[in-house]
Amino acid sequence: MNCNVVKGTRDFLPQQMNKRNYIFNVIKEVYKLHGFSQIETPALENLSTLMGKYGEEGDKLLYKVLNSGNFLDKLDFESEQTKDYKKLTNKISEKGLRYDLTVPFARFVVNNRNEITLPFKRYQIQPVWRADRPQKGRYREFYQCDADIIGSDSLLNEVELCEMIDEVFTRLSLKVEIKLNNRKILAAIAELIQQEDKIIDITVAIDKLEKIGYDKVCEELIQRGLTKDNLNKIEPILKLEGDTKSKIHALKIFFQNSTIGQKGIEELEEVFQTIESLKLNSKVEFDITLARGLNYYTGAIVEVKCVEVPMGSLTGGGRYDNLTGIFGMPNISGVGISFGADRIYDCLEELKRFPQDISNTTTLMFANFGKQEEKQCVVWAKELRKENISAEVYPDSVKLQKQMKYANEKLISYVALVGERELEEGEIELKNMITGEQKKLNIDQIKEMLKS
RNA sequence: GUAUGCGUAGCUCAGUUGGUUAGAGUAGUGGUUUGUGGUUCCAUUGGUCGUGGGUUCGAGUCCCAUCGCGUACCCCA
Repeated sequence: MNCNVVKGTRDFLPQQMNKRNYIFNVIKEVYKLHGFSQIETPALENLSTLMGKYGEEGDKLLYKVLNSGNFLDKLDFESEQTKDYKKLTNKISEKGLRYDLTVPFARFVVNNRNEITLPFKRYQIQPVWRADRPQKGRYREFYQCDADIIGSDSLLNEVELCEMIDEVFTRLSLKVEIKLNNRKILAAIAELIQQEDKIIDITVAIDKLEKIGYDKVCEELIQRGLTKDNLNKIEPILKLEGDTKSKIHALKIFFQNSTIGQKGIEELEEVFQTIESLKLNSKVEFDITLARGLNYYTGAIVEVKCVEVPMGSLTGGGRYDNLTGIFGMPNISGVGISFGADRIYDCLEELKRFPQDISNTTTLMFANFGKQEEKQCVVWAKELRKENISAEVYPDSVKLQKQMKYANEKLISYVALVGERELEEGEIELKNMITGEQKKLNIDQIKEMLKS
């Protein structure tokens, strides 16, 4: 019997759950502080909702769920449709596991348009699934923690999201760098060389600028169908140096004849100006090479890198102008971010930066000395719980050594020893498991002591 | 989809140019201690060496296949 978990998925032990919940709670607190409300959506969505939103590569990575019942019934095995696996897939699978939380959210907004008021600020913390090859910081099932504002064009939203990113990583004591760009600037680049249809190829290639260098990026761009002439035209953009202000200034001149380029730069400039007044802890900078693969972004794009650990991006996001349009609700713009909780976990773990006091366990355990004693312990345990003190009674009357070991492993703070003697006196021998001290107390004294 | 590394006890791993009955630490169990853990000492359970085939007098070790896992690409949180 094979009892492994599926590749790229994990079991979470109690101690790991404590750490994970610590991350989720920090994120939740910040979201709530900014007035976002929580929603959830189903793990399963119709494939028609998911397909075509993430690019060609994304479609491949969707987990598809086989139709129930005898899905062969309606198939015509002579037709071409059953010989091409992609076409066959469409015939036998109509549902899939969600790939992210943004697309289901857009569907949610359209579906529940009468229940919500725009602008709508929601947060959502749920797992998503991708049929990827797992590796460091990459899983097939992982949690995204999304916050989105839909139904507002204001760039204040972009600013607020950056502020939230900064707040979350400050609270987690992780040093990060926030990188901003704008899809409109990338579109202007494509426009400049009249290769508008190659915008994805261009962005994907220049995304690697830092990683593989200018020459290799050029090689890749040529492979993707650009000409030498094209490359000469965009070279000055890719080789832009200096701080954010000077880069923006240079681009302003460069794109003076491009409407979309001007728009992108204006947006970027406004966001940066407002962010500056907030005095964030994290470095926020303009990065022209930041592309982000997801197809639906149209305006600002943002990505967060940990400066202390080599790891893929910890957070990503951007503005999408027409995601709800696909579901029949046009002209509504949204902007959002998503924290990758699992990658943040890996970073904190590698840096040993989880706080010490996040274990969440029983406060007091009654050791079990036998039938007579356990009856009294059960009653006392209930009294403690009434005071909101977590308590448990060890279920078996086994060697005390084993019981103590259990309490120790579980990091239980107090063990109550109630044997024949204590039962007669109506008192409890209370052992502090950290200091090792022992005291005789009655139940009311214990309540008082542990209440705070 | 491409490349590459690794599968030996529940877990972490040793195992020599192929050589007798495959080891250690840790966890588990029992005792030392019939009322005291983290931290004593002793004993003890546990493995078809991922699976199948081949080479050989002989394979955990070499070869082939297959399955599983990891890492780096592509792409992405």
